[in-house]
Amino acid sequence: MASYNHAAIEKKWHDKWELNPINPKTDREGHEKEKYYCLDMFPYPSGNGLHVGHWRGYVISDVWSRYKLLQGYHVIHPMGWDAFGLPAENYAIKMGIHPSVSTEENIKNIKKQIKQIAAIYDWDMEVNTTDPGFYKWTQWIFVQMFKKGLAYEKEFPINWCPSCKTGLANEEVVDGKCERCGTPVTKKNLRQWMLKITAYADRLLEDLKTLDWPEKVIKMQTDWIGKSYGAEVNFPIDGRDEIITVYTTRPDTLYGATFMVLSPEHELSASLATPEHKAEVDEYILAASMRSNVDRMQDKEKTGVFTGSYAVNPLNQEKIPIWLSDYVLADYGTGAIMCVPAHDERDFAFAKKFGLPIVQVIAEDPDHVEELKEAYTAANGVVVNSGEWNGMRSETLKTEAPHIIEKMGIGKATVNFKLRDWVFSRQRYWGEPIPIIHCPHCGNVPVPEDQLPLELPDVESYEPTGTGESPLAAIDEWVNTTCPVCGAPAKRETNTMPQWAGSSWYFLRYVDNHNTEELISKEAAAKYLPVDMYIGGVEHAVLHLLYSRFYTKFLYDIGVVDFEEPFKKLFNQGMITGKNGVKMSKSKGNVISPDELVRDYGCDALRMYELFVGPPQLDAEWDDRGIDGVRRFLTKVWNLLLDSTDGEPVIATQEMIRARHQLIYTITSRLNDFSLNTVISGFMEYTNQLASIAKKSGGVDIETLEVLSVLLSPFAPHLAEEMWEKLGHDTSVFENQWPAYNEEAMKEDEIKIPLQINGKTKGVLTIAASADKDTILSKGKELLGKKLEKEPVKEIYVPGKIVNFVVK
RNA sequence: GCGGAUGUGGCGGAAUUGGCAGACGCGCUAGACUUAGGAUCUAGUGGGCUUCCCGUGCAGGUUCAAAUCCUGUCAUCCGCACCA
Repeated sequence: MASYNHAAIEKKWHDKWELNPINPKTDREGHEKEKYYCLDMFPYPSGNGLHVGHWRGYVISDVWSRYKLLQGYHVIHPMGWDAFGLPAENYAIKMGIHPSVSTEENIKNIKKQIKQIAAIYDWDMEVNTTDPGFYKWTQWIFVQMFKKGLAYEKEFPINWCPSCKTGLANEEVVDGKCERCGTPVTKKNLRQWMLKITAYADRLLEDLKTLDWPEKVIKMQTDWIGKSYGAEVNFPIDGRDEIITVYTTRPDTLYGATFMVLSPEHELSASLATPEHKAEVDEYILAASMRSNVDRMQDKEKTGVFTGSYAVNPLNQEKIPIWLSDYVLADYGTGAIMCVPAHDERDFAFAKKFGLPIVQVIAEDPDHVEELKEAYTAANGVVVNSGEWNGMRSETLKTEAPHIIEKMGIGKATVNFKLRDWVFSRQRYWGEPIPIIHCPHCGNVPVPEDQLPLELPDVESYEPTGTGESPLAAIDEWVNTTCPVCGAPAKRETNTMPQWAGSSWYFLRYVDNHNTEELISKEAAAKYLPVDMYIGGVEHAVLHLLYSRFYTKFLYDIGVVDFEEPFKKLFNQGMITGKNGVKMSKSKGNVISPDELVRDYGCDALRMYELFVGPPQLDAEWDDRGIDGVRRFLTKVWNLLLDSTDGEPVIATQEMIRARHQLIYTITSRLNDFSLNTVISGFMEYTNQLASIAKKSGGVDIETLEVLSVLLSPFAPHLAEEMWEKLGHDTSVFENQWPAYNEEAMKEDEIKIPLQINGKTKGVLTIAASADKDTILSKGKELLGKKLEKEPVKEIYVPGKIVNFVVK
């Protein structure tokens, strides 16, 4: 008996599929099939190669793709390379090898590793973000945004990573540290290119409702966008002409404002200091500017300084002191707040610390207002101490106040977002050059579209200058150009785009990747997009996924695509970790490479084990030993095949037919629930059952094996093809339709009903499935016999499920 | 501090959504076959004082019946972190 030789079987089918891909656009009659677009988050081609964690996501997406294929779809399942970015550049700095060379090398290696997965990627669709034919369109999108006023230059203190020596978007600052390298982020005043993602804030928020995405990701994006309703209120400054506008979500508490706090960076902060407070104020502003974000965030205790100036509450004309404190953020709202210590925790803490008055304006019971021990932040209660507003419900006033204020002419109703515009320029080499020319006469002029791509020139040193200039600035012959509008000498923009630029739209390009005239043709966009299923890690919950949504909406607005959301369904697979949940990393030395496992156990075994380790959406600790189990399973399937095809065909028994339909049901429903780990255990259970049936009958029938091979094909494609061939077919197993089950055929003749006394199981009754309630109850009593000491006071029977006798 | 997820044998995890807790697999134990075993096969494997009882982080509750629902609480992980 030939044993299961994974190496030979897998090599054979690998080569066949290479020649004859199994994912046709049309069905056997030549009719065009409906498309299903199943997308992986494309990898950065790092020099470290793949580990078993990368495999997991790709296996999940491939299983799903093959399942869709068997359901009759034409599956769009592409792969590409997100190849711009810092590691290649840092490698270049260290080794003097051009990033394009090391990138190409890495892609070659990773592609080889990815091919080991045997996924049905369509390599004709491959894209690479560093390919000029690709980044031509990355630049083109930027030019369109520029033309629409969505890309603009701005000089202001940006997030600066002193290690990467580059500016960062807000989204890239995690806990005050650089998302890439973990270095604490500082502020630096620099001219930057910005993308006005805030113009899309409302749509980005609103359309989240339409997405079939994990709750968690929707929540994270919702919070990131951070929409709030409130009012801007104008406070005149006592004795001066300027006014200070504050933003508040609680205009209903306006009468309770007893002081005001400005952020140290507020434009009026320095000038508000009266002579006797000047020194202290200047010192505070300077100190705040020196501190990093991390530092500021670690403060528990509030700090602050009094300016000596007063603002006037526009409602009651009361003078309130103006303070500065760094708990007020310069770039949220107006950078200034009115403080109502009675009804805001932070204001309360500040007032307590600096001895400022506290006036309660909302009370649960207006007749018994006692001194507050802590801020009363709930907006439910009766308004007090508030002039003409007294007696109103604060719930009502909260929504009406903005309009009242607006009518009074002291402010206006406003909506605010946490979302900031996107710092889009990087002072680095290995990215798409920003296609803008600075002309002394015409200002910023985009590179004419027929001159795109604006190719990245070679440089002598990749090292960032650290002064805020990109290495490109050192290439005079590239920098110096002429203005496309007036022809005068002009200079090129030397900043490059962030890595997100290419990844924000790459999924559009796969389906029309050779198009030199358009980013994507209208036909291809309409036919293949949007993405039906997007699979990847949760680490991109805000960054990549938010940017991609923004890009898609913009491309919708300029008529490139006809949909507003790129990814209909999102699945986040959990991370594979090393022992004790430690993230796999080269530095920790706990990286498990798939290469040896594929060699020793086979691709099919590793694919199935990747799914069997645990629920796909949860993290899982890798344990090499477990793969033996799936390997044994595959061997059992193989032996079953050999036993059954070794001689006279076995006639199907009722038991085999029933088991077959039950299997189809089990696998299909678990697959639809994305419960891939239990799909595998379902197969194992079934195979154990079949093995014992086969022992009695000398094998199982052909149809059972055929169904098994089709069901198994998304998971263990090589073995499935081999089985299908051994069963006498010269077609591919993937030309089948996903099998259907028959409810009738699944039904057992006999059922087992647990018998309980007071909810504790005391026996199991095996009885004909057709038996009625009375029969079951009396047979049950009979079976329990002496255990049922007294006549039950109550008899519970849930059809097909359980019997419970309740005794006193 | 706020929000979310998770908590079940020695381990990874099942449990048709309120109906036999521990499927399936790893590991372990014993046996068989072997010159050999990190191969294969067979049997066993939650705990205990074993006709019975106890067991799903902990404490209560609802129910004929709870891992599942409710109340409270603890632990771990993740996200946000002065957003006015």
